[in-house]
Amino acid sequence: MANTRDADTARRILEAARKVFLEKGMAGARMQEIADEAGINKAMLHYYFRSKEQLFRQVFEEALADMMPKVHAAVLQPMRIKDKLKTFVRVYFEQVRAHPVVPLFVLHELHRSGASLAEVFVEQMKQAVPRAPGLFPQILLDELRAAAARGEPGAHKPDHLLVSLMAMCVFPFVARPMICALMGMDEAAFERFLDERVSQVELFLDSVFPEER
Amino acid sequence: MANTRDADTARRILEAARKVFLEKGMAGARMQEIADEAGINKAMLHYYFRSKEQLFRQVFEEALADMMPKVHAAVLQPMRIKDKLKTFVRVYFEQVRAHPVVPLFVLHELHRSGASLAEVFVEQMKQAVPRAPGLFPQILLDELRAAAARGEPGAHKPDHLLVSLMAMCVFPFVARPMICALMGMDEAAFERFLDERVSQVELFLDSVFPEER
DNA sequence: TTTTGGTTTAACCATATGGTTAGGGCAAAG
DNA sequence: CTTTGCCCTAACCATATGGTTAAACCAAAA
Repeated sequence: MANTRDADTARRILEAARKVFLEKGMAGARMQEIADEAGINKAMLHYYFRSKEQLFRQVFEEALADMMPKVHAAVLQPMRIKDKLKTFVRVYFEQVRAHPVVPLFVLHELHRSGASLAEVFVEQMKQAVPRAPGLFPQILLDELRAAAARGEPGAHKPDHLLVSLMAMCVFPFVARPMICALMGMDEAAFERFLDERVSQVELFLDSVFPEER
Repeated sequence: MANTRDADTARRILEAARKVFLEKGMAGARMQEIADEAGINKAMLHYYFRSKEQLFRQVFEEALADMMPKVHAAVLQPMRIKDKLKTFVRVYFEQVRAHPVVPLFVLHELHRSGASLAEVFVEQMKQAVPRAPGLFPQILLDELRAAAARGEPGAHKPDHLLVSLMAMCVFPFVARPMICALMGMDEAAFERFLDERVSQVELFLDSVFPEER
């Protein structure tokens, strides 16, 4: 049976496509390069995935599917909102660190494709954890609003707080070359910077949610 | 003299190129589209700017030159570090808001071009304010380190603090489609979100630099 | 052994794309 | 009025690119 060969080749293609698409984006990627990377003929790409667009979609979806489930699962665990946010930061950051080029890729493609990919994006988020009550931001926002009603995060508005947290986690990866250039970090220094990052973001959360006495 | 026509055409081209490059990136931009946008023949692009690469460079440099000088100037004014950071946030945010697609563009191209554009980037930063003592991050970092010696921003490390501030300012623009999709904002809601943003970031600074009594 | 049907390839195709060129146009200098 | 020199265009070129096709390959079924 050729089923294994079949599946294996498809996987090899996806692996190669992922590598190339993530690095160069849809517009910058070349089908030939993907084929070379996969060690096969260019025609195979079209045999398994009809078009560049379809192959790209698959890569885009898988990139999200690789990162989001753990994050989504993390925010479902029962905790105080402060601890939940810390967990979110830790899990989210580590997920991004494990796939450091995904965010810039996703953001760039989302920007380029106005809305059409956004649907795919949201759909992928929904499937991250099959029967969750909503997207992870909604879950966090709801709990934050409940906390806000108790006056918990001071004057910090829930949506801004959430965006700030995501920003603090993701930005270092999205802006890595800029940060290194601007702040004079080499690769090693940047890795050390990343090592400290989570605890520094948690510090922010500590100041936003001061320990009640 | 045709000098005015000359300069005018060059400007028209740059305007068009900026529009197209910022929207689609180097790889996604088409010379033909730029020519159409400028309402001229494709050959003119090569007459004024030798190649796509050169035209792109020019656009890239100008995009930075439009945004950074005011930011750089802002951090040179004598102030307490806390107020200086607030000023930085205000000016930086407003500059980015005035050119909302520049950051994602710059970050994507910086990522794509590994180091070669990074040099252009740093060079452009240096020229932002002719005889400043250093890049704006260095200035802020130095002052933050001095403040840290006085124990001022608590356990917050200067580099993380600075990255967090930049992240909080820039991320909303870089991640706009994602944020809107994830948090269910339409354009109007997002604009309102942006209106509140600076004050919310300042709140963060207030908690990091508690008012000394 | 032959047949069969999915897998893979080399060659090919149409078009898009960055770039070039020869010449026309036109304002200013002579 | 003619010449000069830059501005501009239409047409063209070579190559890259996404995609297709006909045939070869090859394991498993008959």
